[in-house]
Amino acid sequence: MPNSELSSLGNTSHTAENTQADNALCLENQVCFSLYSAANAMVRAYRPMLDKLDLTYPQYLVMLVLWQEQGISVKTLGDKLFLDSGTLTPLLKRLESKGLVSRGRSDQDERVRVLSLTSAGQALKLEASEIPHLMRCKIGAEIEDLKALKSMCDKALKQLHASIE
Amino acid sequence: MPNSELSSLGNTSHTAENTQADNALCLENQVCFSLYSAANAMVRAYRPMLDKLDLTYPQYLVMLVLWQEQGISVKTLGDKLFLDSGTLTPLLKRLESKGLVSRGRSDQDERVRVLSLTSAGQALKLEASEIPHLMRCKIGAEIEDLKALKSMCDKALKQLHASIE
DNA sequence: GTAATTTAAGTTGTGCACAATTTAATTGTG
DNA sequence: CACAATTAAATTGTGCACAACTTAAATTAC
Repeated sequence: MPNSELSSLGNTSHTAENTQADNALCLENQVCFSLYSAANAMVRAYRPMLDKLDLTYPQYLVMLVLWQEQGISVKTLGDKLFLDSGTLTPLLKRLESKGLVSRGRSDQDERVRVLSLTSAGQALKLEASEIPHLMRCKIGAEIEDLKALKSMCDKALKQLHASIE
Repeated sequence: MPNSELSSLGNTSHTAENTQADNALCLENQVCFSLYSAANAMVRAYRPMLDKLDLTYPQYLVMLVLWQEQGISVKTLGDKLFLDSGTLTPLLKRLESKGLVSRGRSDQDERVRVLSLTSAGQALKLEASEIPHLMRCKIGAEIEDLKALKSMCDKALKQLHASIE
């Protein structure tokens, strides 16, 4: 029998009929389901820490970018976070109404928003500084494992983006 | 300098002040962001295939479970998918209104829903059978890499669940 | 220089995820 | 038996993600 294994990771031996498709359609063999569940669990794990800052996880990601670099556009932010204006516009409005972010306009190009932090937004960085450490304790993995996980996620993401073309 | 590296994966050398926290709060070093982005991209990649079956990715997951085992409760389904009734009840109603799933009641316990497939729901399995193969092509990774990715996601998920206790 | 095209951001609508709460049925305890 | 506690599912409300579309400004082509 040629190894025409599908996207499942189960073994190819089978005793009943149609087991190949059964294997492929089996929840236990779904890489994507593991990815999806781990991502959900990760967001859940962040929640109690982020609640103290009154941030959601996607809002925290936006703050991470802005703590690093201000004056960027919604487009640039979206390119960094792989999110579109449909997601970011309302999110940024929420951050603005919390007094963390200001949404200016570019002088050169009236279409683009220029995103920057208020002093409160800037100050929040200090309160957030312990989160990465706390989170790493929650995941409780070796740094090498985390590096490997990150690099495989990045690789998968790159491939999936390429497959759209 | 002791290596008190935070959950970032960046190197520990720094030239400016406060670089340790900067490193930890840097988007490029966030394992969780990679996980989150990869999971989003994965769901996006499934969409064109699942559109043909008129299913969303979470609906597809429910169908995967029911193709494997019917007569289970919402609770059991939720335990398998790591989702709660707040997510599953409306999702199952949608699957019911599409004529794929029936939501009966247990005779022994009037509280529990007994989930089963209609003939249309059962038949959809055949149409879905090519999806795992197509998806693996999209991710385009070696099977060993996928196995590693899956096992690390499962490990992270387990840890994150444990850290709630 | 004006019309066609492109681009940035915003809007609308759908479907998750999940916290918090509610409802109703079952189980446990005195 | 009664009544407290537990459990299963549903409900409500918030905030993503994203597709599809709209609006308006900038760019390009002629």
